[in-house]
Amino acid sequence: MKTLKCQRCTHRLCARKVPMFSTLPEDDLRVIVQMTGHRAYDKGETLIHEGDELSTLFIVNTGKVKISSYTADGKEQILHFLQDGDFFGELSIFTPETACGFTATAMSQVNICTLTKDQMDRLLLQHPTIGQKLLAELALRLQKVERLAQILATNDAQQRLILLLLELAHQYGEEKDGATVIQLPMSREVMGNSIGLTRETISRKLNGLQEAGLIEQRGNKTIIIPDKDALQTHF
Amino acid sequence: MKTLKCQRCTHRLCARKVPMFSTLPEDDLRVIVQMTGHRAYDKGETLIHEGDELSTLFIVNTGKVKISSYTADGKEQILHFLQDGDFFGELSIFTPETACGFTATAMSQVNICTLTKDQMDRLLLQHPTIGQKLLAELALRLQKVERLAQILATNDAQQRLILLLLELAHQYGEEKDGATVIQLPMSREVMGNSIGLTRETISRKLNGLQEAGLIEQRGNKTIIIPDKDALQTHF
DNA sequence: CCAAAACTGTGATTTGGATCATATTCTCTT
DNA sequence: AAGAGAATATGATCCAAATCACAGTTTTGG
Repeated sequence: MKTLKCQRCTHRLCARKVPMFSTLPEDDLRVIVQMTGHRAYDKGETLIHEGDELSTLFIVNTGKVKISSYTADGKEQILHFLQDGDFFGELSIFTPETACGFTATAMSQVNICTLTKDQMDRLLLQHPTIGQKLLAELALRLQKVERLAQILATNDAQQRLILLLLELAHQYGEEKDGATVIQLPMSREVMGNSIGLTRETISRKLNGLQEAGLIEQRGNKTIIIPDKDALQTHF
Repeated sequence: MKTLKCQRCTHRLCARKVPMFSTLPEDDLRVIVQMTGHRAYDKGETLIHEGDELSTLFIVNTGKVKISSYTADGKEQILHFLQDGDFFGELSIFTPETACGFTATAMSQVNICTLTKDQMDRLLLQHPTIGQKLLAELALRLQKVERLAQILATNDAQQRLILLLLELAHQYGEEKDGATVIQLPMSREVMGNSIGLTRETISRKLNGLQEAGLIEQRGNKTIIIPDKDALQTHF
């Protein structure tokens, strides 16, 4: 890890990109920006290891970060993909110190702002509305992981894949003439790791869905869903 | 659902049992108690159905509540067990109204306190420390579900079961002469539904662990773990 | 206290996805 | 544009857990 100054942000703008800070007045932003620390990582670097002690909130300023954990048999389970404005490490600053339960990896050049527990406590008392935003965000993320748990509990590969496709459509999809075009930001293997399947199974099942006319694969990185409802109901 | 007055609580004590309110002074508690609504449910009743609209926080005053969702193939996936002082429905009051993503079922006689979004917002602005407690609780729950997702991603029944046993030991276990005695509050089937296995597999794998000397079953509702570490490392 | 209902154990069979082994296609570099 | 390395497709085989069937056991309520 290099401990550089946050490069892209001039220390005037970076906090504004973070949703939970975005609606605060200029003055508050300045206070926060002065509190935060800044770090930069290269693609592939590990920001934090499962098991490490942690008492800092990491806020992604630029770049992509992968949050994952490793199952007992060594397989990677991807929990989240985070981008500009997302954050992680919240457990460590809201509760007494605990070991970190996940690994965070930079998927690209990443700039990070950091906030310690003390700083955050001060912030919350001074600005209760920040707390509300944080609560909303955590509640949303909880819902997302609960949905993931539901997907993983489904012991049917095709259904898991359909649910993943619908989620990807929601996140990365673009509507074009009624169809949804997904530009995949990940490989088959990463898709598999997101829903507990192997890359081979992803391949096969995608072909199955294509033969059934429910999706169309254009090259390796584009998937077209002609009719989301058809896909959804096709369980 | 019967809409009774909360029976066990005299409207002086009930809010004190809720961790996020527990440290507030008497006066504040009285304010909160006047805000909250109260409901009672019988064992087996459904408090809320997956898909229903919801805009209320439910706080469990007495009794046990099961939070689960149903996979596309109709299997139940248990997400949480909640008891006195726990809460659910937080998404609905921290974010714009969304459909409820889970089903809540009373596992016993249950008394519930309710709080609407407006009431909660007022509360948060008046008592920022409540926000901190809520954040801690949500962060903790998020961590728990992330661990569940990790368990479900492990495609090995025995490992899943071991992780469940360790969790149950942590939650319900009692230490006795170095061993951990777990009084199971659930059936084999419910155990299965918690970790995506069938009751038959739970039976067989428990017997397997017993033969390996890692656990001892005493009747159907007691499991003894002589050596937690041995169990933990026995992957 | 007894019968009914719910829960649990266990064998036989089936099966879906993992795994292994190549072949093929894509993508990036220079 | 060509060649190397990465990513993907696909067939063959294997295996762990689901499913099915039924017997035995425990719990519950009247």
